[in-house]
Amino acid sequence: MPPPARPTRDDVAELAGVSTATVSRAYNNPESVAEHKRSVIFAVAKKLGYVPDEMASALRRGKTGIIALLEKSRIETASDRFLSTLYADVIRGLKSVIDQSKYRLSLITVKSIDDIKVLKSGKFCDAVIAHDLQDNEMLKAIRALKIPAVCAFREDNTILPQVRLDEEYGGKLAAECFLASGRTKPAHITGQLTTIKSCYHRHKGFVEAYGSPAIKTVDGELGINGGYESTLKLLSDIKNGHIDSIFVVNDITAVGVLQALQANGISVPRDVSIIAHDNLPILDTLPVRLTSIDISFRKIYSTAAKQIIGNMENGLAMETIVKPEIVKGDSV
Amino acid sequence: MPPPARPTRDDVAELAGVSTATVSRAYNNPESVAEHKRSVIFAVAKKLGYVPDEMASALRRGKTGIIALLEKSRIETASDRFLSTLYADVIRGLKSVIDQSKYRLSLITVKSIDDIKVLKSGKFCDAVIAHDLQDNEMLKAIRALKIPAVCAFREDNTILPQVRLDEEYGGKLAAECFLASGRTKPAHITGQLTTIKSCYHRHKGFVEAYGSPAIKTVDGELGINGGYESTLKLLSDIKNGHIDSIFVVNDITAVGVLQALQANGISVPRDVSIIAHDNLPILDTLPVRLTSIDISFRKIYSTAAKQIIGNMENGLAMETIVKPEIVKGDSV
DNA sequence: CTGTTAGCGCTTTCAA
DNA sequence: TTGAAAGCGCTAACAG
Repeated sequence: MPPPARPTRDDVAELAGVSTATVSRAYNNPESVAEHKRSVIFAVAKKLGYVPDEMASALRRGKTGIIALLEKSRIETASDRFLSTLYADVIRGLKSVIDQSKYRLSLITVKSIDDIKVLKSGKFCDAVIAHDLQDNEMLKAIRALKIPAVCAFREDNTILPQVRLDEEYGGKLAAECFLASGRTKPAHITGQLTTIKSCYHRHKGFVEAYGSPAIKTVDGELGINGGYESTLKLLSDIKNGHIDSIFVVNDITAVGVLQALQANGISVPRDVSIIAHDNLPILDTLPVRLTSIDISFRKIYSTAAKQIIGNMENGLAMETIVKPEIVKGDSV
Repeated sequence: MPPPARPTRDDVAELAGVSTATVSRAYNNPESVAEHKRSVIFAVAKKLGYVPDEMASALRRGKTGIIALLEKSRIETASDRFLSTLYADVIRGLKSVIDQSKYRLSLITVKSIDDIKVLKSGKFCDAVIAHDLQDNEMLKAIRALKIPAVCAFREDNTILPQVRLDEEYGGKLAAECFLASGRTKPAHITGQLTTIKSCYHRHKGFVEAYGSPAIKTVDGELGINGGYESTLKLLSDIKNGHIDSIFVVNDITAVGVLQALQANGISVPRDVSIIAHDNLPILDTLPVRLTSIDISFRKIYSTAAKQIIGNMENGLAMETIVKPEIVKGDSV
């Protein structure tokens, strides 16, 4: 006896005593098949180990069933290293939704506009999630595919529907947290305030929540050293009691802030409260667990997945805004 | 005029004045087509925007062209969080090779053995890379698929071909580095020495490189606190000058080691040299940049990808051992 | 080197 | 509710 060939729809149909079309319907439109036939079909399928061939149905339907995460090939940059730690969240967010659906996730690297154009004619995927694609020409090429697409983790764009973080809300959460703990003399440490939109919005949300625009803001360098230096500028005010709380635009910079405070004998949260932003794993390694605003890539990308599936099935292409959450530590 | 339908092989064949089979050959076996016809075919294809339909060829060939990264769905654990930071390297390693090939990468979550069985009959993929799958039953189910498979990042197994790290070599590198810098009184801080194989092998490699088995080893708790506590036990020996170098089994634990040394006024590397293991991003946040053994998931997974492609094309299923590299910091 | 031909396994009208 | 029939777009013998 030859090794049993992979069973096909025909085998199941014959054994179940129905037509091949009925087997197909049992899978794709169960309600249209009589209850008793359906159960026979599935029983036979199970016995035979039959599973519909994805490629054949894809060809016939003209749909691949694949959602692609599009990423640009890139040389490592500093911001890349920062993103790396969150990459697992990107994938988990996507998977949490896609695994529950009939779709599958494929990872595609695009080096050029041509790599994008090919996607549609080559039938590589039914829909696209653009991850950290900063290039407007690429976004336009994606739009030109005329397949469902969303863009996540990118500064505001008007080319593709997007899922993005409410950056102002993060600043507001920080302000509210300080206020709730009785801190009323806030400062803000940031960098590239006017050029990086997220910095701008975090600052804006923070300041607006207080209603007074005169909040002491240090617009220095981002990063550990930058945080250290910026903190030195606030030192006397902290010692005077003119500042009792600092919102730092991101965790990395906050590491430097913490180092500077420690080096100068200032205790957190006794002398000054700190709230950081991003809630990166790096916080686990600090002597004080910082309160931080979680940007939750998980949520952004699970939302993106939901949105793209909704788009494929209902045709709605909208923009979604995800609100960050505050994760409390011991620094307030 | 209706919107131009997606061009097919037939359109290209007609316009190029050749048969459809020749068009197909031009793509799949270019050498078998006369040079001049080939160029006409590609020119026409370009003009028409023709790209071969992946699904149709997959069906016809009986191959999907997809390599799947299989992961178990999991609740977050501590080791998971550790792995998370390296997940981007896993994907980059895979992509660096797969993007250069004709294959594509798909991410599949397996919740149960059944999810694995379905892979073959459903034609979801041609080959499988098992990522951090610790369950032997699952590995066996993968083997039963009889498709090319490799297993990466897992303790030694005999079920599937694997790509794994030479853990002993890491220990050896640390020893050699200490010796090269004139340090001759080593100690080792580890944990679960007998239960975790990687700990066992790192220790073994370290000790063997010295040739003397009497190296002071603290088998304490892993993690930041564990590293702190273990270091306290070595404190007097360090102060006495009986220990001039410490190899720490992983970076996280080394963070605690560093904290304990600092708290006790011991300078790195002046009083004692430190080498850690894993080379995680977390090292960037420490006051002293530690020398560390890079486990390079990137390399492990790019190797895994190469191996699986080799397996598909040449049918060789072998085991590969990847050697870690030492990344020098300022701690030796 | 090239053309003809026979499907891969499935879905979806259409008609019953 | 079901079955018959017509392909989806491509590849791989085979014969020339």
